[in-house]
Amino acid sequence: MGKRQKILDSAFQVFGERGYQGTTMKGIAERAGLVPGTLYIYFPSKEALFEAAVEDGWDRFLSEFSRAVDSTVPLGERTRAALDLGFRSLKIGLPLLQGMLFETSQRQLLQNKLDTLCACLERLLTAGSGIPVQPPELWRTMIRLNIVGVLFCAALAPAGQVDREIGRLQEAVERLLAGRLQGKVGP
Amino acid sequence: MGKRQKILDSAFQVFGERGYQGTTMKGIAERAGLVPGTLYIYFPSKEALFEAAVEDGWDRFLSEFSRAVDSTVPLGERTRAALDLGFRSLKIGLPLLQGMLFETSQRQLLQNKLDTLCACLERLLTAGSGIPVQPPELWRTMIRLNIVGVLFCAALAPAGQVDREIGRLQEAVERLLAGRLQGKVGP
Amino acid sequence: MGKRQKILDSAFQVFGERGYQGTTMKGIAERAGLVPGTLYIYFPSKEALFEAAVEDGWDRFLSEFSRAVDSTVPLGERTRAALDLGFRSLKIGLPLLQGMLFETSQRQLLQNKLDTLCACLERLLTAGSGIPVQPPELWRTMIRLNIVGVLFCAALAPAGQVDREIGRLQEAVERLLAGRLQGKVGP
Amino acid sequence: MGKRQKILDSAFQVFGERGYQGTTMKGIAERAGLVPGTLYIYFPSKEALFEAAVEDGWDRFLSEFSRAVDSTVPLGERTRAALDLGFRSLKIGLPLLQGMLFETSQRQLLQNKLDTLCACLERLLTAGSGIPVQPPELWRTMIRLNIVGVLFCAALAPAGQVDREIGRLQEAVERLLAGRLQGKVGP
DNA sequence: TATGAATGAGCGTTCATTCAT
DNA sequence: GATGAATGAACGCTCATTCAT
Repeated sequence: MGKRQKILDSAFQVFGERGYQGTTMKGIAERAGLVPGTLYIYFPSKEALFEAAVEDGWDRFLSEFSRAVDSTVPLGERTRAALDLGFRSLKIGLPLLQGMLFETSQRQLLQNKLDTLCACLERLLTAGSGIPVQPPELWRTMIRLNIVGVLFCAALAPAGQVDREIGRLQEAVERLLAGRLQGKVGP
Repeated sequence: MGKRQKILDSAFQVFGERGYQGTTMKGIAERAGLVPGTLYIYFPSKEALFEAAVEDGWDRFLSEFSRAVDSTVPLGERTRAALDLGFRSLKIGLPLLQGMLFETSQRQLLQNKLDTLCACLERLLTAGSGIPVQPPELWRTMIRLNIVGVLFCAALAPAGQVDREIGRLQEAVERLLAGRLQGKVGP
Repeated sequence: MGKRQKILDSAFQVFGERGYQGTTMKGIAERAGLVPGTLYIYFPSKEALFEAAVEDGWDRFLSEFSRAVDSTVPLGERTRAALDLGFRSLKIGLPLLQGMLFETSQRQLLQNKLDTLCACLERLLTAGSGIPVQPPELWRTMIRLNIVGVLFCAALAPAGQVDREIGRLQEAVERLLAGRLQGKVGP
Repeated sequence: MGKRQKILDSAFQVFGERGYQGTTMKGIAERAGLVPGTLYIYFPSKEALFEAAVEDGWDRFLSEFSRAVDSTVPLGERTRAALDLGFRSLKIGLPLLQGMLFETSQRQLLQNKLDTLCACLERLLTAGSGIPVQPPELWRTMIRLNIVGVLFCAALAPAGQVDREIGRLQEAVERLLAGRLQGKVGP
């Protein structure tokens, strides 16, 4: 594996475990089997390394996700595919997500990525049936509430129970959508 | 006001504004009109001060909240009162909440408080009508998802729009409950 | 002695011995019997410490020197007094002068101090006899040439021969002035 | 051009622009279109490269200058030619001169070169008329004072005014010599 | 010969913590 | 109890130097 990617992977993990401020360049370097100075051959600063790690994981997901959302397969299938993709990616990307979610100083970066994800899901959930809750502002808030809820519930889950928690979250979301997509709200 | 409490209040504010790692003992001391050394008379370490500040704010809320939840007034009223209290407290306590939510190293502390809050809400929402979603585990997940979603949506809102965002979140939650509770809550 | 002054003195010496870039905060701290962190209690940065050391020595001299130049005693005596003061101060202040003269990054600071000194000497040498060399611009250049020559000759002298070199420089200058001022100065 | 010479030229420029401590091997290598490692094939260390660059420029000048000084043309002409050469070289060599003059750690090297230059000028100015100021030691000091004054005045001049300042310095020196040499030099 | 990646020592600076007063 | 001065470890980062290729 290229050394640059190895550094990104280490950064991905360590930022996830300790947050941005709690992470030291030494910590990342050690995880990658290097000395701190070497990181600066590939990235000009800690900030840049963090952002590269975030882009690396998050943008890969977002582009894949929006492809799934905007595909031409029937709505039901498309929804299921997008959800599957989302929760599968959540399992994989959880470490960095944690590093990113719990970091005041990087909140803007999170906001941007979150906004993109919300917009994707809005397109998906509004397709076909229009906006099911009025006013649209409230509908957007509901979507965001659930996305944020899912992400942070997963990120907060204790180490050993992450997969089970994500499973439960996925089921909860599917039940909710099952109601919504048949025109109903609630059970 | 006692000096200990004054320190706690400063810590509450400053941790909220800058996060745990971004906060310095000097910063807290200055806000309290003291010098850093003095903080160590009342708290043995930064960590301990943070935890004390969190307990101080969060426990005050939780005890009030559980009183509201476990009171003897009729269910509908009780629900409305609890929600009002919850969202009102959210507005007030947001600063520290932010300092606490976005801090990897303090995740366990957050978990504990969150569990207590979830348990309270479970008691409230299950009262009278039993568990409306099976299995109960899934029901708990749904509650947690919404609580976590509300807290982090509020915490992520840009500075100027916090109140409006909390308002929207409250309305979203009330609509959801209105469906669940057959019109007993919300307008 | 106040610790601030002790730090200034150490800085004065070490900057003189090694130049600005060659000097480390650790080096200054060690000379003062402290650890580097302590320097930051008294000075916010290396740059600030350097400037403070320069001001401390140079400004003290300049104010004393201009007092001598602008006093009301007869011209001959005044000139002799000013020269004596100048060369005496040169002996004392040589270390810092060296640190300051040989430092590209601090050239502006040097320019400013030098300009003030040149202006003083111009006032002195022009008093009474008017400008002896035309055009005045050329006269100024000559003054500056000699000042700069004296300072850097002294600063370049090998450690053990500084005093003798300064003595020779003083005599050279006095002879020069003796010619210019028609025998009123010098032996 | 040989690679060694290319490196020397780059070093000459960069040391001049940024001083010894402010110059990085990377900076020199880039200017020469190389990578830092390559420099170590030709020079064992930064220090050695600096010294080689100084020798290269300074010695070239000194040998040319002593040729002019020791030539067999009449004294007046010889003096004029030497001065012209000196001030012309000053314009060209100023960059490195600055890098060298303002560097505490390289003071010894400067001393050596300066001594050679002083000796040359002594030969020139003493030729024909003998030593005009007694004792000879004082005469030497005067020469040195003026050389050092000229070099550092030029080196200290603000970027845009270097040429004008050198012109003024040359005129000042010529006037001085005109006096000493009874009108044989200068306009 | 030339390279580019890697190193390690050291930089200026910060800050939680200690302690004599 | 309260202070302010002091500390020492650690931070992000730089760079002269080395070395396998």
